[in-house]
Amino acid sequence: MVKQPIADPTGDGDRDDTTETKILDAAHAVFLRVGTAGARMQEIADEAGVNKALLHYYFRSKERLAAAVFERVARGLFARLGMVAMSDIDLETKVRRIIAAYLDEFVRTPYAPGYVICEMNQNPDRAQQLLSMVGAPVSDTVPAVPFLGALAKQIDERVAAGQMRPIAPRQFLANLVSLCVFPFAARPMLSVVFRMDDAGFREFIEERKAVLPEFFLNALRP
Amino acid sequence: MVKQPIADPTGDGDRDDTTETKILDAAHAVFLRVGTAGARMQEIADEAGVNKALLHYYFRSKERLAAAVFERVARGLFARLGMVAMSDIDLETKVRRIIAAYLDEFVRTPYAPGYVICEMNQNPDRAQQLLSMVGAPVSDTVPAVPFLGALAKQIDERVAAGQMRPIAPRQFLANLVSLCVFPFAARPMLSVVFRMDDAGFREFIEERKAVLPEFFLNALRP
DNA sequence: GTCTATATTAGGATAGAC
DNA sequence: GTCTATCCTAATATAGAC
Repeated sequence: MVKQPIADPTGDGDRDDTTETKILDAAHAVFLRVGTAGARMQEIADEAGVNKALLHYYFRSKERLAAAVFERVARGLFARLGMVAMSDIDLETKVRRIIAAYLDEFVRTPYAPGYVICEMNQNPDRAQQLLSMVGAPVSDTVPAVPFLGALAKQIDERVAAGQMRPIAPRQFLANLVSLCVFPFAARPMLSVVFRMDDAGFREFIEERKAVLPEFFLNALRP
Repeated sequence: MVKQPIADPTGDGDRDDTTETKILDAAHAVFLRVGTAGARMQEIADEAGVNKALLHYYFRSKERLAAAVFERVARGLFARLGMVAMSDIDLETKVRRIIAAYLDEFVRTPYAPGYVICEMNQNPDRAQQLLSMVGAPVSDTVPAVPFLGALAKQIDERVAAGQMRPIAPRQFLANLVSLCVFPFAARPMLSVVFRMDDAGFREFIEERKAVLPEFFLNALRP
């Protein structure tokens, strides 16, 4: 396993070098590399350049530290999707922007998709945590996840106007996200099957930036 | 975490109740539930109904046991895909069959996709292991993974005949697999976002069986 | 706030009886 | 082959000096 420290995991340029931040950044890097269960507190302390006892001083336990990292990563994952999906632009442009945003983001943070999938599959508490993040449902008609409603409306409009084949909004979104996220989550597998090294994978993703928008939009032509 | 013992993990109906098989089945169930790093040998022994020392008698170490389970799961994942992809039928039928086969398979073994993704992301040895399973490349022109070549030939033919939009074979396959596998790997996440319980997810997948073939084939219409 | 030193348990692995 | 008992390291967590 090649070490790959993350200088700015959130990618938002917050560079306050408090000890707490250093620890959280280090935990971020380590948890994403080897998974929560596989990570060692000592390894995180080393990566942060601080003493192991400090991790407990700031976060009390490994579990709390893990929760903090998960929160940050999950928020990052949904933030862009939400912003684009809620913006006031036509559906086709949204699709193009979501694809571009995700592919670009994961080139910078390649471990994030796999990490979130692993974490959510292996730790039941994470589902609850994610639920509290995306918010409880407002009512029976207003879905909890706000951008789902915005998307559904636009899809229904285009379908009604005969500009798009009918598709359930959740299938629409599932397809879009699958196509963007899966190759990153399954990168080690794809690298074996397609014989790609790091450069080869980057090339594969570049290729994909052109392929995906046409593929997806074409799929819904009437 | 709800326990969900797997009666016949491989789904091939091999029911020889040797102790070794019982242990492997138990390890299979536990590793897929909580991940390799998160699993405890004691937990596996309990699930198998045998003494912890027996695990070491048959498999020497946790790592070897983990490798055995990974081998079995990965083989199962590629077996169906390979069989269908190499069969002597037209491309459109292949696509339909691959989708149907995967969705049906994962309804029976819901943890498999997430497990393989986690395992391959968190343990570098697995890439090597998978590589030795799918085989080394035969030559520069013959790809290692045999069904890739078969698919590529059919794609090129259809593209040349003007029956399909041009697409790189690896992008074709990546799209197909992404659409089938991702929703299972990301099931806990989708369940939160789309507010689905177990029954709801089954319904979502049923819906998907109809959506995916049309979506995919339509995407490649000229 | 940050360190050193230590407590305490967990968990993989083995020895040896049967 | 299967069990009981035990070893021993690794790993989380805390106490207490500075």
